Amino acid sequence: MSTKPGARGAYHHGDLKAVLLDETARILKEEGEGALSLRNLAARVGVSRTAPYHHFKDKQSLLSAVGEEGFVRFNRAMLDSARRHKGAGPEQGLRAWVRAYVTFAVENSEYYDLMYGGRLWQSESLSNSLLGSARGTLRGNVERIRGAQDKGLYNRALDPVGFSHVAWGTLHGISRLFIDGVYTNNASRNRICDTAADMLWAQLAPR
Amino acid sequence: MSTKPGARGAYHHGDLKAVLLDETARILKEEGEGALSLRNLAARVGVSRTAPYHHFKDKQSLLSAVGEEGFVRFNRAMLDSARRHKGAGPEQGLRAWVRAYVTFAVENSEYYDLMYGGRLWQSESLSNSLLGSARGTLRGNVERIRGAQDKGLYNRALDPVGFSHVAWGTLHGISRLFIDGVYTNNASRNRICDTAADMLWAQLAPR
DNA sequence: AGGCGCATTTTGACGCTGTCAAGATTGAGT
DNA sequence: ACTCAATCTTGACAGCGTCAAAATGCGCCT
Repeated sequence: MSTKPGARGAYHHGDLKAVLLDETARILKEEGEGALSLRNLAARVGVSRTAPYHHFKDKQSLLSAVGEEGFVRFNRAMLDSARRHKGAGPEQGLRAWVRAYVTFAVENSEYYDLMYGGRLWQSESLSNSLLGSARGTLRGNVERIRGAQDKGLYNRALDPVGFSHVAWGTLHGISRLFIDGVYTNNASRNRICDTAADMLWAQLAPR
Repeated sequence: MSTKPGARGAYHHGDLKAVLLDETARILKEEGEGALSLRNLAARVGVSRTAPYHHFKDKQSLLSAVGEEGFVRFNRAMLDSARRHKGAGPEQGLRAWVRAYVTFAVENSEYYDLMYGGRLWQSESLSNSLLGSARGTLRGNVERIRGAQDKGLYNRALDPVGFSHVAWGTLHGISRLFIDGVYTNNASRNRICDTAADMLWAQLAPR
């Protein structure tokens, strides 16, 4: 079948779908969203202009699929980071999480743009799995906070939902300002992340 | 001259430039960025497709001009809000500021998108006046914080620059999540804003 | 082994887009 | 009244997303 490529990508009939997803991400990263056209993409992959339509309903749903891949990579990156700092205390863990979030967003902006760009979330397309991924991420945060509260690691008086909304806003905002080139000094990224983490910790710290 | 329209917008020769700016904003608000084409715009204004090119070098510079208008309106809205809450103490003032920022962003997203969208900030276009407006806004915040620190209203130990970066990130992030439809419950906007303000105040409060 | 079916890919076409070049129109200043 | 420069229009071109119909060839059944 096509969804299970035989590892060897024999072309003419092969794993076009996966190749399209990869090449799309590459184009977005190298030349930006403006340079992405289905015709260009098809040409780069060595296939005719309408071939992609047999794997994706239209351009938007190709982008949604790339966004979904973004969620997979994002979750993987967050898990990796959590594993790397498992030993650390809650405050250091928070710092690491903030840095990991913003770093992923900035260094994989071709995915991050799609994951939380308005194009996906406003229109109807919003594939259910994508919405599931996103809501899952937020819910996961809330649950993690609640768990830490129960263990006495976090301030028990804090409303986890409200706090999560604001915390996510902070990380998302910092990420976007860097991605969009409003903040241009990448060297200061970690310092800003740490400042943000301190601010969040001031709320989270048990008292 | 053309920059000083004779108030009476006699058409054939008239204040086309201003009309284009207004109509662009209207289209963006009513139908979104995807629906904006120069040809469509020209038709709505009752002029031929290439007429706009005599007032704006290309589509991007039209959008930049709308973005600049956005900065004007944004600054006006912030000043209005500040005036309305002049009597209030610093904590209430902060709350009002947070609400005013996010409210402007969400309710005037057709401008806000352009003001801080990546399209303007990454490419070369970035007209100097626009960059000036934006930097001015940030610098204004920093100065305002410094001033309040000197008067003992804010915590003197806080680094105003680092704090401003994070605070702006928070407001920007919350705004974007609402604008892009990730947060959909508009009724909770003020509650989230207040939570954010509390968190910022925890840093800002003199100790 | 042979042939059929169906998923996949291609070619052709349509209307829309941004933008350039060249000509037409017209208000303002002498 | 006439010119000049600003403004607007018409014509044209390449590129885009997408649909419809024709071609291709892999994998399964017998």
